[in-house]
Amino acid sequence: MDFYSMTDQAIATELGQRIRSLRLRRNITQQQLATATALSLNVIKSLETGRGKLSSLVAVLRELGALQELGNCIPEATVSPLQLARRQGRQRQRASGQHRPPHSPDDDEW
Amino acid sequence: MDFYSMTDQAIATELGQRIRSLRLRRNITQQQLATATALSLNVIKSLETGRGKLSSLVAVLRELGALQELGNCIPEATVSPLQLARRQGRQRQRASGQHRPPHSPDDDEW
DNA sequence: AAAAAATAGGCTATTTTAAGGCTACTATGG
DNA sequence: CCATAGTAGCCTTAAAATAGCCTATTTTTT
Repeated sequence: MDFYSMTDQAIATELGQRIRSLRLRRNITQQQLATATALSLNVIKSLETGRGKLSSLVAVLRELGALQELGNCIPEATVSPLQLARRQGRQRQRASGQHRPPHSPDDDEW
Repeated sequence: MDFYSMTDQAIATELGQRIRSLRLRRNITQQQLATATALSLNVIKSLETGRGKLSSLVAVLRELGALQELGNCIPEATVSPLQLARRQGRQRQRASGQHRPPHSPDDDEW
């Protein structure tokens, strides 16, 4: 499955179908999943068609026993020893490096 | 990281921080990421604190080059040969198996 | 076949998110 | 230390998600 050739919506739809497959493998109804997650039936339907909130996804994946996989998919950014050396033990807190020199009247840009 | 011992919100927050780490590893600003994903700056901020829509997550992960990992985290439900045999080649389309027999006056449940 | 259960889709009200702008705070580079 | 860029936070308006309910369709069971 090549996600990079798919639109965002197509990917979301695909994820929804996978959620549905996970649910059906457990043979539970949308209503049962809704009750178990304390979400409404509508939310389960929406998720299975690729719409909804991130927090809803988390709740559903927990109930379907797929939380660990979710954790693996967005890796913890481990700081390499090299980077540590470069920045005296602190990791970057803001993006940077695009400073332009302060503007002086000598610069005749027009 | 034991997700199952965390609340949904805590997990979403953790995912947000990982997204931030991915962004900072690329050394791009929230504004640059917003522009690249055609989302607003506010959405990027929200995602990094664990709120937002599934479609926003997909767009951001694409830009950060983590789409493939997302695909891996919600596995495609492959049908086992055993299941195929059980259901004459069709896979289950609805959850079921919890039918109760039609109520008859003989049943004296109270 | 009929009956029942599961799901899709619509509708309204409420809550949350998205967009855009603005200010305050703070890390970063010079 | 100073100037500036990056980020957090709040505000308003618009869009989308959610909850709850109801009806129609389709699958599954009997």
